[in-house]
Amino acid sequence: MGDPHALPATAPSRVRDRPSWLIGRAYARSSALLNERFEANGAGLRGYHYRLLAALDEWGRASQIELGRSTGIDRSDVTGALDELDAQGLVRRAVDPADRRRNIVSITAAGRRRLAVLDKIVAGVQDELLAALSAAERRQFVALLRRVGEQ
Amino acid sequence: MGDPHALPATAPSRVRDRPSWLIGRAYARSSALLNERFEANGAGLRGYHYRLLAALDEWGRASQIELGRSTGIDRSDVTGALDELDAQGLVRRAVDPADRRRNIVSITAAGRRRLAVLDKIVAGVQDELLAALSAAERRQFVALLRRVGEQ
DNA sequence: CTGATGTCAGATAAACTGAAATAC
DNA sequence: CGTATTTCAGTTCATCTGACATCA
Repeated sequence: MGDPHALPATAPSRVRDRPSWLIGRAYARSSALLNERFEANGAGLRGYHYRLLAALDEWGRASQIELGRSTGIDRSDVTGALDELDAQGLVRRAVDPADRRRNIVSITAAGRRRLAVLDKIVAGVQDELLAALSAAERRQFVALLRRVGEQ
Repeated sequence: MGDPHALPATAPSRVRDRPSWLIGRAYARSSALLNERFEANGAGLRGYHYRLLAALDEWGRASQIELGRSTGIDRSDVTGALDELDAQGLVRRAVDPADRRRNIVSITAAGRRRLAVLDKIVAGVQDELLAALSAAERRQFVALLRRVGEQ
């Protein structure tokens, strides 16, 4: 305001017109929305927990290393997130009798109920995130993103 | 490999089909490429430094608070990044005589030369990032991203 | 022996928070 | 006085590293 030296609040054009920058902006919006909604209605759970519960619900029991691979979470972080889910009774861990290095992790009934809540939160965020796009544009956007993301 | 319990290495569908997840993947790829290339050829500079140099090159001298606003970097982080640029002689700081709270920051000739190098790095990354898309698709992608990013 | 699995402690990078010093 | 700018110290969150014990 009234500042004669004021620079525009937008990034320099060579930065803001680049895909990397735009992807970063979209990512920041997505993360902010997700964090906000999880904070408000997620009962202490976050992205890691959601991904783990979703993998378990969709694929049944799994070892922690498999969970790590399928969710993209480092195996050491899988341990911690499962601890938290375990403490809330949302998953169960049991040593695999066929290979006693492994834990067989499974989702509980309470876990499925909680996952349903998280699913609604996440779906709502997607809607808000893409509010500016028509249905056709959303499909296009997703298709393009997929191709960019899978190196 | 021969593991009978092996889960697919892909995320559960309810996760991997969501825009939030896909944006995250694209962001991870973009960040990895940028970090790798900066690491290899950036002579110790990173995204923050690039953004600051670009803003200064494009808009001339500016105060730190203006730089923060136009680059999206927190004012406290602007201080640190400018320290590093200053130490390499890429920017200059001088107290604003008209308002002695402010620093007037400007880019040096060496700063412009370095920025040209960084610009090439960043441009190369964009090309690699969008390698899977045609020119028309890239334009489409950028246009959609822009609308999603500007809430 | 090697290699895989789970666990732990700690590092990292980007972003943010709170408070102080200074100047308007 | 209240407010703006810079600086400092410290925190957060997701991610990653390295080491270790256990077991195949």
